[in-house]
Amino acid sequence: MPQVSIKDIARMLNISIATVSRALHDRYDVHPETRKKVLELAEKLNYRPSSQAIGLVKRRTNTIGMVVPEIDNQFFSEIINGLENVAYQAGFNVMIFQSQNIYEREVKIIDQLIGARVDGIAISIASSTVDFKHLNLLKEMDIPLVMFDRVSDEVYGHKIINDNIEGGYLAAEYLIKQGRKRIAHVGGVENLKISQQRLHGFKAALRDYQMEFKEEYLVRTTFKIEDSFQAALKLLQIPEPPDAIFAVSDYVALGVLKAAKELNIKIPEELALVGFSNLAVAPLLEPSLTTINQQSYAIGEESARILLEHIAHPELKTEPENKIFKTNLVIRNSA
Amino acid sequence: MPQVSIKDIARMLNISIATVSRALHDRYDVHPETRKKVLELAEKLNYRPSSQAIGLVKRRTNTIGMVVPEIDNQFFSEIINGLENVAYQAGFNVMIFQSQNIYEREVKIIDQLIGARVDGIAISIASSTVDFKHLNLLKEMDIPLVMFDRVSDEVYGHKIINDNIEGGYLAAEYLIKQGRKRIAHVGGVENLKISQQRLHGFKAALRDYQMEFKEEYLVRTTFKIEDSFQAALKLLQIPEPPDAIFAVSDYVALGVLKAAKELNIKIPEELALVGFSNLAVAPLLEPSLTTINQQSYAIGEESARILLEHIAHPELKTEPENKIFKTNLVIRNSA
DNA sequence: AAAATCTACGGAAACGTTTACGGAGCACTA
DNA sequence: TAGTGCTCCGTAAACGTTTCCGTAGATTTT
Repeated sequence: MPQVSIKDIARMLNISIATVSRALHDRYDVHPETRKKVLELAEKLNYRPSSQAIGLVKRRTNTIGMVVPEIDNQFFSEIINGLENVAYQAGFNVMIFQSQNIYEREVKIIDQLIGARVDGIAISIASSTVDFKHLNLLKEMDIPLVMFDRVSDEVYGHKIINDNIEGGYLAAEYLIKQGRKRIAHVGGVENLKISQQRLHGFKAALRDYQMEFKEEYLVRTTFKIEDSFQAALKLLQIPEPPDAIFAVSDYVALGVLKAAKELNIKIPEELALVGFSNLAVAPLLEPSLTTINQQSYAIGEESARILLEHIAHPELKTEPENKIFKTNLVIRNSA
Repeated sequence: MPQVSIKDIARMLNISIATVSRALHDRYDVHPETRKKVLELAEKLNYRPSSQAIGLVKRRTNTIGMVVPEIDNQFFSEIINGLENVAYQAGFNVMIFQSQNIYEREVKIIDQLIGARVDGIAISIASSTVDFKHLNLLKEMDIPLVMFDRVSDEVYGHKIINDNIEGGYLAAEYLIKQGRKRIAHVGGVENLKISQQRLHGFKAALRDYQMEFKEEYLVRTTFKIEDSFQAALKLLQIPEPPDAIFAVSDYVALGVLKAAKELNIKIPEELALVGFSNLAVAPLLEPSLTTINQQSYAIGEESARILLEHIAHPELKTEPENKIFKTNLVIRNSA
């Protein structure tokens, strides 16, 4: 007997659906005997309430929608875990979607989340997104929005990020203090704020230490290992190759590492390398990767907390919140 | 104006909701003029149909529920990608949940998926699950179920797995042919079928090559790096330590690698190491990891295909399907 | 004995859709 | 002129819940 409803139970017991509903919710207004019969039958028939129907009448789904560029990226999956944990504890479900960094997908996902009537949305924006109508729409619809890591100033909503400027600064400063002279940066997609900020911190450190920033020491790549490998391959073969590289992320650093091996360049002797993220594999690489640590799990938790608070209290329409998490340098053997 | 409904549009245009619905669906029975007005107003008010309401009346959600033990595991995230891709192409959404290998969570998730009225469920069972009532319930409810990778014989449903026995055999055989004499296995959680099968293949190879299987060369661990590290640490310090290890997964191999480094054991000279999975970082490790390759993306695709087919044709209640994907050995420097 | 209170339940509206059915208005045919 | 056939639209039921309100009958209070 597939998919039993409250009506079926009412009919079988010769009572009204109202009574069944009350019995299932342990309300006062129902005789113990009746309640018992209802509960037993519900159990026996494997009754499961329809969240669709409940959502319709309650105008609440207790669900938050989450969209990340990609899931097979440890940074994002840790954020997901952080967010899920506090959401679950508050009795909320989390629906996870991947934009694959494709703008059109992101728009479609947002539409679906609105259609699903989620109570709030957490998003890390796709790298190809340059139009933000779909996100600003959420404000008009009174759907709380928090952006994490990949945020945009053009969107109205809460923002939780790492201190990318600080991270870029720390990385460059460390390389400078190690006595490196030709410091390069393998940067990320240009329109992403995290790329801009990490580069910004990088440049700031150079300036503070009276070092010149050279355009030929800046290359761009996606966050994929293979693309980074290709980019690094080129960078390491210019006439005067760098003796240090700050990679915009650990995945990019992995590509650089691969390129260095391919070209038989010794790390850290001939090339110092600093990444960004502190992936779980970072200490296991050879050489182990010096990198900027970012608090991914905490970002997820904080995103959830802010979202839940604004879901619970829609009345307090204060200004969007901004939270910046500190980064720190983890020194290992690659630099 | 938050959350506009079809009723609002009807009222504002002084027409019935039926007409609005037809207009939005491009049905024949509506005047072009009217349709135009409806579409324009819907656009202007950012109307998004409620998937809850639609699901209620259509008794279909076009959604498939997916539950994995954990998301921050490249193997599973690749399966997710494979499944999502074919699902999306068929116009289906995917809801992703993590059991965190906790039985109680798994049960709760299944209940929620039933409540959400998903059209089908794909699951990789939690390692702590030994009671399968919650999964067998799905058959009674006519909800198609496919299990991937971590399957159980006690559950009625389709099964998509890697040829774990073959994989275990290939790994052991290779180590034997390399002339290793004291071959150990760092195995996975005992009640998981993948653990059993990989061990089974491992033992079969030993038998075929007239080598004895020694109990002291078998240790168990979870699939977490840290636990594996501890287990390997012990294993490598017994009186007559192994000269080769077959790790039940690459994550476990990472732990072994860490332990070997800690104990200053040279790989592959003093210890040969073979993993299982072929993670993206495997070739980047030092030494690069010899491992068994498994077709994670294809498993995801196939799971989706089978699920979609049985959702589309509930009438063909044939026997559950079983699909086994071939594995192969990828030789690198760790063995 | 009448009035007031309690207990346990049912009726019905509402949430946002889809869709089967019927019907008004009009033009055309015989 | 009456009948036929379109075109376009509205009515209403249904999906599975929750919840407000009303009420019959039993029990207690005056």
